[in-house]
Amino acid sequence: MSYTLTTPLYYVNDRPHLGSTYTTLACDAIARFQRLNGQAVTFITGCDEHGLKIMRTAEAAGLTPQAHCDAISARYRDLWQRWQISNDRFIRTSDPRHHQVVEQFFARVEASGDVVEGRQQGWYCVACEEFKDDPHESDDPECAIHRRPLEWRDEVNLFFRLSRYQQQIEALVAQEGFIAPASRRREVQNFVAGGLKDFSISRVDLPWGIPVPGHAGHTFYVWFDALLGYLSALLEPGQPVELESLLHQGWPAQLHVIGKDILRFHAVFWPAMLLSAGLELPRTVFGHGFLTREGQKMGKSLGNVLDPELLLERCGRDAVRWYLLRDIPFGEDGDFQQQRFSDLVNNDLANTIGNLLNRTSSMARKWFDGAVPPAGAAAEADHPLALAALAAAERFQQAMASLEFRTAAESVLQLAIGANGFLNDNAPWKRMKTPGDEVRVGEDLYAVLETSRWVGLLLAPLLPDLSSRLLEQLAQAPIDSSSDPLASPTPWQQALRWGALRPGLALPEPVPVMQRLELDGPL
RNA sequence: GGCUCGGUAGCUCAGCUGGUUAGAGCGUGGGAUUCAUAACCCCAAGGUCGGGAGUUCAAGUCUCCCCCGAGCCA
Repeated sequence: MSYTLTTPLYYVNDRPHLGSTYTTLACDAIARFQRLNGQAVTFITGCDEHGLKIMRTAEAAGLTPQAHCDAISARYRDLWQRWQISNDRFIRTSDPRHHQVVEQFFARVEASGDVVEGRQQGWYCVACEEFKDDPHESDDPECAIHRRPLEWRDEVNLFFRLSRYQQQIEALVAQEGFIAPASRRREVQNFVAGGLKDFSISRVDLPWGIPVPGHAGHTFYVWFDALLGYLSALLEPGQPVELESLLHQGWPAQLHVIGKDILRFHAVFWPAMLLSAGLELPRTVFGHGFLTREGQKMGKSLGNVLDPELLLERCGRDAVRWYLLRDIPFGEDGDFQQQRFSDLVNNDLANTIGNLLNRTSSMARKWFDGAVPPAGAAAEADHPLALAALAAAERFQQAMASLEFRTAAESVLQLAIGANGFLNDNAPWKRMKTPGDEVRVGEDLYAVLETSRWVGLLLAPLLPDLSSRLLEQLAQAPIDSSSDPLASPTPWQQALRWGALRPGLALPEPVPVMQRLELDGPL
């Protein structure tokens, strides 16, 4: 089984921001989840590096475009490493092999008769890298999005005959599950129903781009080239570039995760291009929402941009991942609120989950020779916590499979809350004072330790670090998701068996697995 | 201006095809407890469900209009 998923290829106009970090973290959780369940995952991310905007940004910085792209893409790569993103590929559209892919792809599209010459006149926004086909006459029109002056262009470009795919795209877009979340579908459907128009796929006099074979002076339009990065990324290092072979190594993608603003490119233009080239279509395009900060849009002009590097340094991977995945319904817009961020991290992770293990491990060590107590009746599958754990795991699996991180996170949290309640109800610290109750105390502690193990296991895709630390405190090896993907059940699935925690196992000295977040001053 | 999505307790959100006193978590207040990371557990207050009109025996849940936010297209 093969599961390919992608983040967008981030435009290297500027350093990474929180939005791209959010997308990438979400994809990482999906990738890890799929691997744990035995899928051979190819998790793709990378950078989109061509276009006039990049050229000008580089110029302004006194760099060659290539030098600029090298610098920015290195920052992305480095940042993802520090976040421990488990991407399998990092593709740059300036990669020479990507050029070959684009050429081959274009040849196929051309052979299908889908490339025509056309004259394009109009106002162009460099920031959007798009013609604004607004007919209104104005002396100095500006882009509504970027509020920058538009530039007048009059050029002969190559066009992709999108209009030929009207019916196929209509059918595709109407398909259940192709566009997710479903609430985003109608917008695209209406757009398609309005009639698809051919779009230009080349620019003239734009040296920073991939030359169009057979059309001197033309380079490919950034979007045409960028989307193809998803294909280039699948090439093995050293493998000859041959599109056909990609069909056996990961294409079609199961999932493109993108921000809601670029849904159209992925759900309409991209599939049509693939149809033209005779390649299979991705299964799902998921458009997630945007992040605001304390109710306000983040932006340079407001000076309220949350820097992912700073966030990582000051708060750590687990905290940020938890907050973003646990509190924001994936797909909806979300608001980053610092108070809420630290409240949730401290409550959920430090107090509820971390402290649960800490208090239980302390008791077990104190009263049972520093080891996991005998399981006794707690090993039974109908123990209340066994049932709770199983239910949580089922909910978790289902939620993750449908990209509902919030529900998934909640199911784990509920399990930990239940175990805390169980401890309070049974009060082993009281029972321990009653002679003859030691056996019962051992069973209760075993049940909670075992529940903690499940919590650690379930957390693996969402919070890999915390997961390892939890398991370590239980003398368990961290979950290895890179092992044989074909094993069935996978090590993870095997570990999710009630009673697998071995009594008598020496417990390490308890250390808080999750530090409370004490943020003095705004981030 | 057009299209789409959203506007439910201080905050983040659940509320399926309309039907008893609108739910959860966080935050706040109180209680209990001591195994534990001033942690855990229990209880409580808090909402005329953006506004208005309509359909209906009955609307947060359907229809229309308006206001606010977000995205796309102009």
